[in-house]
Amino acid sequence: MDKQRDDTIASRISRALAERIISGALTPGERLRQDHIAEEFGASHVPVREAFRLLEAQGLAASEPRRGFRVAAFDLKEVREVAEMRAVLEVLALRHAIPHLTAAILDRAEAATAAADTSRDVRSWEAANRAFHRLILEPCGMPRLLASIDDLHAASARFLFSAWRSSWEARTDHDHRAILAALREGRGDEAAKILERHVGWIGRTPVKTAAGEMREAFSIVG
Amino acid sequence: MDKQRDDTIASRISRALAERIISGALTPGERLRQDHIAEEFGASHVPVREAFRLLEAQGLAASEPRRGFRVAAFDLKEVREVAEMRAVLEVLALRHAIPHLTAAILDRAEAATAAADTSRDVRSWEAANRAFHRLILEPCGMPRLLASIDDLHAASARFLFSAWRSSWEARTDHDHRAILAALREGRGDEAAKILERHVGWIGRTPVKTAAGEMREAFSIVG
DNA sequence: GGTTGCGAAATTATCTATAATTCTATTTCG
DNA sequence: CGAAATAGAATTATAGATAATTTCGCAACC
Repeated sequence: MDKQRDDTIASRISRALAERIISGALTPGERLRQDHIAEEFGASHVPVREAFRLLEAQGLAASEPRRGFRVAAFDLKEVREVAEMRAVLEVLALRHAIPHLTAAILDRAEAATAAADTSRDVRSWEAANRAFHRLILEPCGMPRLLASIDDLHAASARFLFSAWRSSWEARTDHDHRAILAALREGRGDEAAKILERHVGWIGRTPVKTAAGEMREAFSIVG
Repeated sequence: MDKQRDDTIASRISRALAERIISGALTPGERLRQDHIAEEFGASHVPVREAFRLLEAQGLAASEPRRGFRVAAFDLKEVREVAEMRAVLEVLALRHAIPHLTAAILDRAEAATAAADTSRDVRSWEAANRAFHRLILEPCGMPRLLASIDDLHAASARFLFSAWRSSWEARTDHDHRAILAALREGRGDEAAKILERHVGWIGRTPVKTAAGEMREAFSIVG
């Protein structure tokens, strides 16, 4: 009841809902009824509406005028779209970040990769993976570009969680290590090339559901 | 008083304010006082707040919690940022649009270029230029990507108008014609390369003000 | 005498509560 | 069986209350 400094009710609701949408607790296409959400958060529906607009800007919710908001739906086409946008934007960010990269930053990025490799569940893997990308891109110093990339990462995470809801096995991320090696040795173009392929790769893979059945799901690498 | 179909008061106010911000009628850093704006539009302040949030999503306004909204400021650094983001995203869109481009679309794009070349003022040049880009990119069928590009175009227009407020001279856009020629002859890679350079180029040029003095301003090509 | 710090008033953003318009779904009648 | 009308529910807008910030003035100190 004390974090009111620069923290409005609308943004708090927005973060809570974003968390639920990304994690899959709120399913794509589901209606967002402002009265119910307002009641749940003990607030009125005006800040809830503002939260919806914030989510809309991140591409997590969609507004249908006079008909309310829904959780944004997505299909394989949009997964591809997000991956390709991330690929070109992250390459752009990396190119500008390279002159400002320090050994300390690369060490922290390596630690993030190590954390991802030993993750026991999707959530912690995603957090570590996102930290890796953030670390090597942030020095570009382009706030608008970084904000766009963050939004795309949120969308990516949503797709990821929708596929690997239950099972997860650790694996070593060779791309991340190759990117770091190239960066350490001053081969920036090669690092950018690996990053572009790494982020842009999308495929379909068979996934075992909780019921033991096999189904197709999106496969996202990084 | 009849365009109420899918048109909420908030979005109408948002469009009106976006127009003013882009045209320069509202200057960067200026405070947006919701009560005054609400009174001007004969509405209450809640839809005005929503309009602010929409502008924020487009990068035209910035929110300072508990301190209200301001018209987004910008400097040469951000002009560069927007131009480079546009360059990589438009190239991505063009690559996906190429398979779906028809002769009819290219003809309409050529007409848009012709309209730009004969424009007598910045406003109509910008509208024609934007139409050209929209026409050749829209067939990519990637809604999220196109929405991002639209927002970046709005920002670009803002920068453009801030430079060429008064004087304007028509000139032939050779880049547009080269892009069209390459597309017609199936040389997609070359078209993409020209587009990337065309959009990404940013410089400073001396500009004659209304008072007859010379000052530096942003120079944006396309 | 000028500057700095404190305090109160006014302005402004934010939230709650209430009313009106619109969409959806169900039911009834042709 | 289909279409229209009505009832219910939810979004959208208005008005009023609350809390925070800024601004202005006064006093004290350098």
